Amino acid sequence: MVEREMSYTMVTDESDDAMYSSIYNESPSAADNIGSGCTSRGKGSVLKKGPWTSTEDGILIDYVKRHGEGNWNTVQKHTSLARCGKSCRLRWANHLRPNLKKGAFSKEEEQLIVEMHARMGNKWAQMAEHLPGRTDNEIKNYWNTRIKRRQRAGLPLYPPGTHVEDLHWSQEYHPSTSNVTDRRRHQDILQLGNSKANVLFDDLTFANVLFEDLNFATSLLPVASDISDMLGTGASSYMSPILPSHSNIRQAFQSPEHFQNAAPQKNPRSCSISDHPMYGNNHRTDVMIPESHHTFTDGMVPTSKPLFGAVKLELPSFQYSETSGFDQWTTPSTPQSDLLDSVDTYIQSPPPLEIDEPDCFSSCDTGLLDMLLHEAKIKASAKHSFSSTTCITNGTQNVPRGGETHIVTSGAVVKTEEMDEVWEPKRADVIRPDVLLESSWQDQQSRFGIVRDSSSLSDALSLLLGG
DNA sequence: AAGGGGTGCAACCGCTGCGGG
DNA sequence: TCCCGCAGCGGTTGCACCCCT
Repeated sequence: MVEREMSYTMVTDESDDAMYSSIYNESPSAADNIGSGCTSRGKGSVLKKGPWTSTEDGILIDYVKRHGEGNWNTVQKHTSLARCGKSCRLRWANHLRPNLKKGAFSKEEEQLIVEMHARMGNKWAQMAEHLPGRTDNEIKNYWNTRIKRRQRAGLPLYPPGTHVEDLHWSQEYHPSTSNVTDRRRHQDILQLGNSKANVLFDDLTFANVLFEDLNFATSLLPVASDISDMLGTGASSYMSPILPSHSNIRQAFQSPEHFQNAAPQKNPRSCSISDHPMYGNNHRTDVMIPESHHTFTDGMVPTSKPLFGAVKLELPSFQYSETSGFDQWTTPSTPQSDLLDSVDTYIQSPPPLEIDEPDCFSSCDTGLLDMLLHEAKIKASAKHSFSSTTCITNGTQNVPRGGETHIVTSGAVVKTEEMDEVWEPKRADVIRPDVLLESSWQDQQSRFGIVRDSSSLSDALSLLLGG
């Protein structure tokens, strides 16, 4: 112990000796935290690990004032701070840099995090860019805590009615409802065969997966496998972001059969991002995260993979990037607005036919926890009224529907083979992504044109809607 | 009051990408 | 082209605090 502390004092700095002389005496745990994480350089000192002391903070702040950020490995050289560059950078970024916002996340921040996570997955650093004063570490911790909470509560990862601004399906494939030509163009695109689709989507890696080969069953296996993994592990939330929202789906969810015991209220699952103070009104998005489904109750999230629906896309040049998109959200009247608005006209999802009630955010207004509690209540009451029939086979999700098997791949429903099994629409089917997609698309005049068997789709839809 | 479990946060670790030599 | 160092990112861990029994 003493030797270790002595080794610290051997680290000298021509300008900061006086200031630093007390560092290591100040930290009783320092000696216990001498570690191997960062390799020491230069002065033969042993790098310290563990909690930072105020004196160390002062040293680092002073260093940054003098030399600016960056060159973190030189901190150890220019000061007596026995911390590796990594540690310094982290300490500065997470605790010392100016304008850091401390304390609990606000409701707006919470909501934004949810939306962003639905959109981009575990891209904490990117999220942090859109939350001024917040660090990626903070956001990550918050999210992990939230996951645990929701897991315990048996709730899906995303609150009910979360509207995601521009998940790739809505962003890339949803035409503007106000532009029939564009709509048709999207339909044409999605109905295209292999070659044209490749040309049109050649910048979209995910679309490439979808259309690179019309032998979907083969080319989409990895994707489908992911889906089945998600479903198999109950990771419903992973599916959620890919789902185009539609009022019909919402209505189906809220049929008395499903929520007969739920407390009466207006569309309790509708939370629109457009209501978010940080979003512009132009950014109503209609990608709804379906609320909890008991077949996908758990909020388990593979840690290292982004959400399926948040697959990072290589956006075409005419589209704004993720960053710019969020800039747009947070600063709706930026100079880019005009451009972005015009882009929106092309890429934004159609506005909901059923407008969210003004108080749709009411449940959100009380914070996420309240939302979760509310959702748990509803879920508890509705849980017994439906059953699961999800069929997962060999890495692909084969959805028996009207005697056909459809491989569901993030929105593309591909008929592959005949099946004898008769599909009965149960609740679990209703909330299945494929069904949701189909119902949504069909209702919107097949504008997306992916589903190829419209007759069976109609049947399913009519059953779905109780027809 | 004590202890055991849960929770949240800070920090570390390992990997990856990038740029310079 | 390869290697090396650096910065950054995301996942994981450790620990202090809190709450409940």
